[in-house]
Amino acid sequence: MKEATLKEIAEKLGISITTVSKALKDYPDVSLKTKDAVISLAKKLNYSPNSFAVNLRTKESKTIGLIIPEIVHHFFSNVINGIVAEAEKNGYLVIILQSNESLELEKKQVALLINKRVDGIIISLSNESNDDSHLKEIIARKIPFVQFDKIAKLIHSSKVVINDQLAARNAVQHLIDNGYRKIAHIRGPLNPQNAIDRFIGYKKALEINNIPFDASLVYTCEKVTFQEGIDFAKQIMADHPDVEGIFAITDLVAVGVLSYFNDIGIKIPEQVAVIGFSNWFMSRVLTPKLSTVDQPSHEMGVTSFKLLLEEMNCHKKEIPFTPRTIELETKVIARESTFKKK
Amino acid sequence: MKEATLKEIAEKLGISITTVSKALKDYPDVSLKTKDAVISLAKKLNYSPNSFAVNLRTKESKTIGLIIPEIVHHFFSNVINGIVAEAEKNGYLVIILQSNESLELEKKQVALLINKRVDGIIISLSNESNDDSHLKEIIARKIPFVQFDKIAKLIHSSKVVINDQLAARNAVQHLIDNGYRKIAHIRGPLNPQNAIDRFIGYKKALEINNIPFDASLVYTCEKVTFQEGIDFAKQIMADHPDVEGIFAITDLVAVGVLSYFNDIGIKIPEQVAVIGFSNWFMSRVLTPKLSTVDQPSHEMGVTSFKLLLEEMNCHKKEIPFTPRTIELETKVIARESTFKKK
DNA sequence: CTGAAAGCGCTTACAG
DNA sequence: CTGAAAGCGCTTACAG
Repeated sequence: MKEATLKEIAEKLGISITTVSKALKDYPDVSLKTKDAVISLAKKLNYSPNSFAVNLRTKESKTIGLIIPEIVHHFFSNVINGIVAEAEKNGYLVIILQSNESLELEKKQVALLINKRVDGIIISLSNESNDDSHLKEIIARKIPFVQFDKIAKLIHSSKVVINDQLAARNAVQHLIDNGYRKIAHIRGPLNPQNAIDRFIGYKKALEINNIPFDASLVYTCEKVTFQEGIDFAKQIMADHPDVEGIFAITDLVAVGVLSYFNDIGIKIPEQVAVIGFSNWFMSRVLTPKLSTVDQPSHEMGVTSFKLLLEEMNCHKKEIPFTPRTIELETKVIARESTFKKK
Repeated sequence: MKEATLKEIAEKLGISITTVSKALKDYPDVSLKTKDAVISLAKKLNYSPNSFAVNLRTKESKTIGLIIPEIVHHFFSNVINGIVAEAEKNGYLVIILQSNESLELEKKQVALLINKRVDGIIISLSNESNDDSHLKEIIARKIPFVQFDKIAKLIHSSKVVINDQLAARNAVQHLIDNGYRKIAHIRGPLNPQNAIDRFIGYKKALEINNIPFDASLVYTCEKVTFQEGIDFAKQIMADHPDVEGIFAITDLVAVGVLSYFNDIGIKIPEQVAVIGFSNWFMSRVLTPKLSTVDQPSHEMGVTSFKLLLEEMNCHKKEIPFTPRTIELETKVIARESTFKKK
């Protein structure tokens, strides 16, 4: 089956391509009779406009690009879900790429999307990202651009984030409020802003409660994996047998801790309390149920797309757009792993 | 910054557009001197070919479409990962759409991708899908097409699947081998082929072991959720207090069962053994650790893309392509939730 | 109400 | 080795 074109319809009907095009787009200056004829023939031929030609003419593809560190990740798959859903509602499609936490790959993906001429780009940075040049390129090309979660602070784009400092402070405060004072922190890598902010939040909570900060209680993930949770749990118990609580950068790591403690028979929270971050689905079905910080991942996706859409609309109409930063709410979810100390 | 074009480069260099195009594509019939001049100016102007124009000329977009029931799903996010990774390796981008388990939405998404003129389509059907017309449309338009996991048997396309009957039979056999004989099955909805096949596998295992089939031990999920796992666990214990094992259609449901049993103090596997399906990450960190069937989700994605690529290449060269079905291996993962009965 | 024409930016068969 | 020309399929400003 060859694809029908405007030309074909025009020839069959003995009218011009212009009129066919107008009829299909319901322009007011086409007679009803012509419109009917065109529309019914188009339906019969199963006509659908060639999007390649439309893209070229209109200079937009109704497609956006999304770059995230990893798809298989409860947080990110929820964000994707929010973005895809909101995009669809507005007639946009989403191309998804992963950076695999590699700066080099992230740069390549950005270049790909620029070449593809997507209408806009949404990104959450890789853990390695400590260089802005590829992001500056997006800005320089005036491509609508939103960063979420793991952002480059200094790049002037719209951003959707949570208050990581405050959220982490609240998590640690929750441990303290429940009677745990000697608290270790398994932090994220050194680059990402959110790992830095959560670490600062941890320190602030200690400070507010007059607990001296002890650098030897801080452990730094390289890859932020389940296995690192296991390894650091072991390490922490070796270094600080009297530790009372652990605050992990994210649930996956906390689950590693919990899994190790369960396996070797360390009671949670009786011997050590554990709190994670992100409220992965998993955390509520573990034994013990894991306390964590709820992060509105789906909403983060929806909001990111909405901001991008605003900017894309301005871009199309050549109206200036001022990037905005939106901060979403988090809250501590108290579960068994941090029950009050007796 | 306005985007550079071939025309611009040609004018600046005082040569023709044709020559510029050829130089950039490294045609052999362009002088080295010209090539150098073109390439260096292109670099200077930050030239990247307008993909909209290229698409229109070459009639391909190096983009494929993927439709799945749900993104936030350990199995599907792993498949996505496999597809995106393999696509990238071959210079293809992936547009992802969800059907949200709705046939109507699935049809809409197929129409979207056809309009978009993607080079190929990969799909896993929604639970509601009991109508083929949209899939036939893909075939009729000769768009390269691969189905995976939840497939329409009668549609003549390439397919990537597991042997659901055998895998389910093995799961139930594992329960029986470990001493559990009164086994309930929480099955999937009535439409999906894989739910049907797993149910058949369950029955076959019983038959082989001379255990009479009892329809009242079969419970049918509508949505295949965590909550249904909880609800059916409760129901099963009410209907059959002497049940010895439960085989759930997928880990998410099995986790619901496990969560309910943990909460009300039913011991697994001492009182009831539980086995799931899919080997979600979660299953290995629960208490007790959940036995399940490993399904090679990432590989399923990679294989699906490879098959699609083969078909796209034939399509481009107008060579006929014969759809193939590839069956991937599964294996039972024995963990605590099905330890040998004492 | 209808249509001729230009143009989006590229690729490629063909001529010289 | 270089380039004029056609054409991919559409949209739209303009003329009548």
